[in-house]
Parts: sequence; structure tokens; C-alpha cells
Amino acid sequence: MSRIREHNRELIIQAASEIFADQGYAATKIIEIANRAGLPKPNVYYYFKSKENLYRSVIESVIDPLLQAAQPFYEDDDPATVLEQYIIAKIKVSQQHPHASKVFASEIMHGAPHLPEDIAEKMMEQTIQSSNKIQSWVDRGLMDRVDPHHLLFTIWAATQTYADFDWQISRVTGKDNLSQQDYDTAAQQLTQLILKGCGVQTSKAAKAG
Amino acid sequence: MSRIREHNRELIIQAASEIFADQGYAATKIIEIANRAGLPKPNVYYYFKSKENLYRSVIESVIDPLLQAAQPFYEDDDPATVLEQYIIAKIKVSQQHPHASKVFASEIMHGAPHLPEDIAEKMMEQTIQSSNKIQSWVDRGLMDRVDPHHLLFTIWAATQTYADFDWQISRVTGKDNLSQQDYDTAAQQLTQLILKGCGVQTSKAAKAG
DNA sequence: CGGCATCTTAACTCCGCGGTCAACAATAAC
DNA sequence: GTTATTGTTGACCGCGGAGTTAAGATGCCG
Repeated sequence: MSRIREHNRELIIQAASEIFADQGYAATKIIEIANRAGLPKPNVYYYFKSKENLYRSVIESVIDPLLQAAQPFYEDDDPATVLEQYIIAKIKVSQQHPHASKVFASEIMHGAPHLPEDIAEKMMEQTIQSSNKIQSWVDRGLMDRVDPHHLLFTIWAATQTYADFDWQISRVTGKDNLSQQDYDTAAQQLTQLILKGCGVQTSKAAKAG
Repeated sequence: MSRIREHNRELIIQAASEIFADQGYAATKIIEIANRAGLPKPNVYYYFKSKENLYRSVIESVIDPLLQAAQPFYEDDDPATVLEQYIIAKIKVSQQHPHASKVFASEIMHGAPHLPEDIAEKMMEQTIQSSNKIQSWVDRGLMDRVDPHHLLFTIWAATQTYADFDWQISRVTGKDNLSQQDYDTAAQQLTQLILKGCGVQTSKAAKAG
């Protein structure tokens, strides 16, 4: 893989992720992507054979941050710690990968017609693990008797909303872009809401001991 | 407006809202809408002059339930009552108007390019009213010092997710469609989460007295 | 330099979909 | 009945965007 190839593929994927996020798959024109990348249209076809292929490359290029966010569930067993870290990680994804988040959201809203099955499975696997862990906390009396699935749905929705519905959020807050402080506030308030709302025993002792 | 006209317009709008929700604006073909409505394509153009016009009609046909959901904020002043009723109403919209919800979500995700400004303003107005009310509860010590905007974002996201991301929810829960019971559980758990999580004084006394 | 691979570009094809039209059928008005 | 209005239909047009091609430019080895 030559330097030029690598470089141009990156340019194109970056441009594509922005435009796919902005307009959705069907409304996106290859020439727009080419223009944003500063390249002629046939180059896009030279490096990626088709629009669909490019789209899949975009999705694949951004899976990692999305999957990484679930790490806290594998690294600890204290509900307060895990849930807090998970929420922070999720909001960070929305903040740092807004395009990726939107492409994914749009994809899932329309029934995930392009999502490779192995990726869908990986995410499903993570979900099962996370649910089981939450259930175990419930069983051990470390938090209220919540339904793990509904809890996850709420966390996903509340964290992703900062990327997916940024237009709405801009309008309501009156800011074109949220500041670091805004994201911190969001994460902190949501953490508080979830922990307190689920009656999580915030036992730092459990971690220290 | 003749009977036939009224009837066919309804058929088309119903079909259109399903397909727009399913595929998004750009990916939707008029002939698909016509087929689902059981009419030839030119009829769609006879009753609605253009695709864009039809799309706007779809949006307008479903504004009411969306706006109605905010009623609880105007009918009461007890935080526990209002928030509970609001969450129930919002989830009911997701349950009863899944297509409408999706069309709106998709529209907003892409920067609301087709949303009539007067509708956007109405929603903005509601948001301001709701925020102010929440702020007044905070000021009166009826709940924790939460940021009203972030609280609303969370409620919106968590309630809409049951319509917008139904594919994901189906996969995780293993059910093609959620039952009435599932929606009730979701509403009840989310209410509990929000009320407890925001330290809302659940004073039925305030209402009775 | 020469010779090979990689990259770039303008000009092109193809086709699907938004939108139209003109003739026809059905209904309503009298 | 006659006429006017409304509704239906198949065949059509034009555009714009996905994808192609073939020639030329550029880099990359000796």
C-alpha cells in the first residue's frame, strides 16, 4: 500500500463520514465527497469500488471507538464505578466522533441494512455481557431491581443524543457547539441521575477494599 | 373537498409516513408509496404536487400528537406528577406513532432541512416553558439542582428511543414487537429513574392540599 | 535515462426516479 | 338525458447521479 494510496483513502473516508453523517446514505452524492476531499470523482471509485463499499469502509473505520466505550464493564465490578465510567466514555464518543455516531444512528434507525453481521454480533455480545453484569448487581442487592435492558436503552439514548440530535441541542442551548464544560456537565448530571435513580450503593470502600 | 379526495389523501399519507420512516426521505421512491397505498403513481402527484410537498404533509399530519405530549407541563405544577405524566405521554407517542417519531427524528438528525419554521418555533416555545417550570421547581427546592436542558434531553432521548431505534430494541429483547406490558415497564422504570434521580419530592400532599 | 506501476482526469454511458401529459372513466349537477 | 368537474391511467420526458473508460501524468525502480 503506497503512501499516496493510504493518504487519499484517509482523506476520502474522512470526507465521506462527514457527509454521510450529515445527509444520510441515499442523499449523499459521491461528487460531494470528492469535492470535500479535494479530489476528482473517479478517484473515489479508484480507491473504493462503489458507494456501498465506501460506506461500509466508513462504518468499519469507526467501529473501534464505539466498541471501546464498553470497556468499563470488563474492567471493574463496582456498579458506581462502571456506570460512571461507561457514561463518561459514551459521551466522549459523542463528542469526539460525532460523525461516526450519526452514521451509526441513522443506520440503525433504518434497520441496519448495511451493517455487517459480524459487527452486529459483536455489539450484541457486549450487550449481553453488560446486561448480565447489571443483573448480577441487582441480584447482589447493590442497586434497585431495574430491568438491565431498559437501563441500557436509557444510557445509550441519553449519551448518543448529544451527537445524533446536535441540531436540536444547538437550538435549545443557543450555542453552535457545546463546550468541554457542557459535555462535562452532561456526563456528570447523567451519572448522578442514573446512580441515584437506580439506588446504586456508591461504595468506594468496595473498590478500595 | 370530495370524499374520494379526502380518503385517498389519507391512504397516501399513511403509506408515505411508513415508508419515509423506514427508509428516509431521499431513499423513498414515490412509486413505493403508491404501491403501498394501492394507487397508481400519478395519483400521488395528483393529490400532492411533489415529493417534498407530500413529505411536508406527512410531517404536518403528525405534529399534533408530538406537541400534545407536553400538555402535562401546562396542567399541573407538581414535579412528580408532571414528569411522570410527561414521560408516560412521550412513551405513548413512541408506541402509537412510531412512524411519525422516526420521520421527525430523521429530520432533526439531518438538521431539519424540511421542517417548517413555525413548527420549529412552536416546539422551541414549549421547550422554554418546560425548562422554566423545571427551573422554578429547582429554585423552590422541590428537586435537585439539575440543569433543565440536560434533563429534557435525557427524557426526550430515552422516550423516543423506543420508536427510533426499534430495530436495536428488537434485537436486544428478542421480540419483534414490544408488548403493552413492555411499554408500561419502560415508562414506569424511566419515571422512577428520573424522579428518584432528581430527588423529586413526591409529595402527593402538595396536590391534595 | 528507460520501463513499469500507480495515480489522475475529462468525457462518456446508463438507468432509475421525479415529474408530466393527454386521453379516458366516473361522478355530480342540472 | 347533457354537461362540467373530478378522478384515473399508461405512456412518456429529462435530469442527475452511479459507475466506466481510455488516455495521459506522475511517481518509483534500475
